Amino acid sequence: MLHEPPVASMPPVAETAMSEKVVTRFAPSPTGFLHIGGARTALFNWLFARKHGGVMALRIEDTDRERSTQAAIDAILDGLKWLGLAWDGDVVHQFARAGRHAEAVSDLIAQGRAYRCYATPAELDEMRESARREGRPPRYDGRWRDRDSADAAKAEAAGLRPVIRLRAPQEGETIVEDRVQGRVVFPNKDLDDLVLLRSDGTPTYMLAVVVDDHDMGATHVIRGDDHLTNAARQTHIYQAFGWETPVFAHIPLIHGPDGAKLSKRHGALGVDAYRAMGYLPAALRNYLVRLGWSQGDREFFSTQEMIEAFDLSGVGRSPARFDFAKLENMNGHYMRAASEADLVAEIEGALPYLEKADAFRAAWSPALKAQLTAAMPGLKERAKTLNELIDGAGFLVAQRPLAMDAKAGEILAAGGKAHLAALAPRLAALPDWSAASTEAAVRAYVETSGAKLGQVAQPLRAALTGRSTSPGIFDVLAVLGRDESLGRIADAA
RNA sequence: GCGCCCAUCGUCUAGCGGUCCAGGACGUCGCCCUUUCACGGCGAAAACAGGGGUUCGAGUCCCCUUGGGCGCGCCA
Repeated sequence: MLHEPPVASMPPVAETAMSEKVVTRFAPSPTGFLHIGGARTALFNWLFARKHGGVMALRIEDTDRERSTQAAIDAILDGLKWLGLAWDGDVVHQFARAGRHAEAVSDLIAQGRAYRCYATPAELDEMRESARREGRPPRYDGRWRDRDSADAAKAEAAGLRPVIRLRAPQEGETIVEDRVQGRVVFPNKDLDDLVLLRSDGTPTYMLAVVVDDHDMGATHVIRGDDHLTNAARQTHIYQAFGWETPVFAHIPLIHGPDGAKLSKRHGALGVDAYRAMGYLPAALRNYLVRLGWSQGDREFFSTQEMIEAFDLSGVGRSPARFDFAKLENMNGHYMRAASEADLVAEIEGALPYLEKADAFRAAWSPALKAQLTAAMPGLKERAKTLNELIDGAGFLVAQRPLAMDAKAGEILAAGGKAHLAALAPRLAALPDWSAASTEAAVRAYVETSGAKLGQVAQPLRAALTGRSTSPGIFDVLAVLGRDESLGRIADAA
């Protein structure tokens, strides 16, 4: 997929005609997990590519050897897969292309569009320091921009290894035509001669991004708006190479609930955390797409509808805050709309990751799955996440004698036991055991005893589930079966 | 400090000069349904940051202020 153009004569870029195939790319740096902002960026790229019949490439920006880890790469890949955002083609590892990056730069040097700079880190610090002191923007002052070779030789002799800097335009302005931000103008005097190659010869991010996006044929660069200024700098690099820039679309960042930058304390968890919390990928996608993008009042989109509806013009320019309450609500909608079988399958798939699912992991079996499926209609109405679902289904795997929570204990203590004792023989005498037959028996008892239904149903619930809340009690009776139900009632009575 | 971006209910947003005394969703509150809790139904409170313009008319266009955010690395 990556072609390696000859270094000497850079081939002219294919014209980005309207008919050209759309190529988007998601380019995370593997210095951490895939956080929620990155996930949304990936989603937008994926949706855009799918909508236009194009492809989304995945590139790992691992040119920072110090901070890149394989664990992070695995987490990113895993996160994308879980979210259902499949990339096209092979994963591109940026560092593997360092040779190509360096070659491209030597071409720029030959053309006088880049130059060697021997300024030391200490000099650079001093430069920034004095600039700050004098109230000037902290920028490279271009001191090696036009030095003669004698100075360079002297520096070489002193053992200094140069970085390669871009000879950027110093006057005029650079315009980024952004599909989300509109036309953004940057005065060139505010953009300095950025480093292309480090003194050890490795490429910087700025250079690598441009060369890779070009070589990969990226037609659309959709990324967080923290890169907006970078787009101007990268435009300079594109110009130096004589390449056409891709279409830029800088989407606003996602903020935490307090409006501040998303931090780990807020919602900047890895997507694996959302899986552990029991969210459905489809629900997370739906929530994420509505964060910063909208199409009128519409809230719910199936994946296919999302692909059809998505467009860059619907992306807003103001940052959005992450709101767990809404995500939860949306997840609840997805769960209630899902079939019983699908939900059991979702649980099964998420079982290794779900919090507090130990009892289910241990007891998982075809029989339990059958029980879960049977109980699911009543369960899914009451849960907003898979974890809540598991929690609500806890009575299925609870061992006799059941532990009673505080409220359940109170219900039993406040006269509940007497009702259970009176009810037990009536239930035991039932010829067949079903929700309907147990309900009839309970209602008959209520009739004769003069109690309210709730006065009997609640103790039953406590005895059968150990809690004060559960799905409809007759469904619980049916799912648990005669022996287990009678046993639990006897335990509690 | 300099540059850039942003600003409608608590939150996500609709609104692309008049049909907006601003609509939807989440959340909140109330009522109904009801064996619990949910779900569901009905209803309520809740916003155009402030100030100048432009215009017959501004949430919608322009400017300023204020408040957020991002960037200014031999990080990405």
